[in-house]
Amino acid sequence: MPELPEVETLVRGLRRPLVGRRITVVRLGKTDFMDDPAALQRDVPGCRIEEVTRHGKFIVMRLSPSKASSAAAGLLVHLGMTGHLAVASADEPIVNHTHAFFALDDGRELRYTDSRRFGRMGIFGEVALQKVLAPLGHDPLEISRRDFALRLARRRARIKALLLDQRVLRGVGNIYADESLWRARIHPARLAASLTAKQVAALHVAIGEVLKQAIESRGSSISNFRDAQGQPGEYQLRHRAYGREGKPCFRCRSNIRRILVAGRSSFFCPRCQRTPRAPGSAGRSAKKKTKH
DNA sequence: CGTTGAACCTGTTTGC
DNA sequence: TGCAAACAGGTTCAAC
Repeated sequence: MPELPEVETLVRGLRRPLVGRRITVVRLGKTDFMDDPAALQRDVPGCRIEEVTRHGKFIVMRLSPSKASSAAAGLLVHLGMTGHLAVASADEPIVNHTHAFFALDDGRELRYTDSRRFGRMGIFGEVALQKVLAPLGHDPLEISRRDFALRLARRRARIKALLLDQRVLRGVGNIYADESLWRARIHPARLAASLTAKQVAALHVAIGEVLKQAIESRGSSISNFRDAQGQPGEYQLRHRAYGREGKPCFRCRSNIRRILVAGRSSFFCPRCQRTPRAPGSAGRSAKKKTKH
């Protein structure tokens, strides 16, 4: 569920109940997806939550040190595929697969739920925090057209693979990659270096618009994404490509198709998003580079 | 550099 | 109806 718009929606909803609160007790369930569960239990109690922000698909909770010696700087949470955070009264029933409880000084508690445990959670000092976040690429909502073009220039990977690569752009996942490519009328398997300047510009605009609209709709709820208040998002109602295999394209009525690109289901319109040259065919047609 | 497939773990949907 | 296979919004790693 969680790509940039879903994480942003969750973060916005968590700020009010969390910022300024002090964490009093940490209780953990299964910990095999956590970086250092012992440190979490040891260093987090006593800290106050100063800030809740999003960095790509990561949620960063800045903590004030509980003691002078504490190196705790930030609680990092990645939702993986099925992670979720919610603030609940301590007496609310505990939903299945809840693996972390952070009791707050107002009697409520922050709970982390994740059935598949593909998520990630850990308490990090400043240096360790940067080590995790620094490799990530630009925020897709802030990158300039020029920088975007530079990130794609001369890359021979498929455009979809690059959009999903968090070192290139941070926050785009499978849904929004497909939606953006549909908008820009670019086939997911096109090699990035083969895109025209016009196409790169169109894709840059498409990504920004799709993500902004998705945030306005409070994300996509395909099966189970919920915001901090437990409400589903509505952007799934506006999907134009993702999940629409066999259904008519909103522009040309051709049937949306599904193929595998970069190992992921990729939905596109075979008419609006033209198939690239078969791998190896065109570039090699002028073969015989015997002469130079 | 790039691609592919598998792995991590559980739940849900699809197909026979 | 029942059971097995396929599939799922993410990331990482080995092998080629």
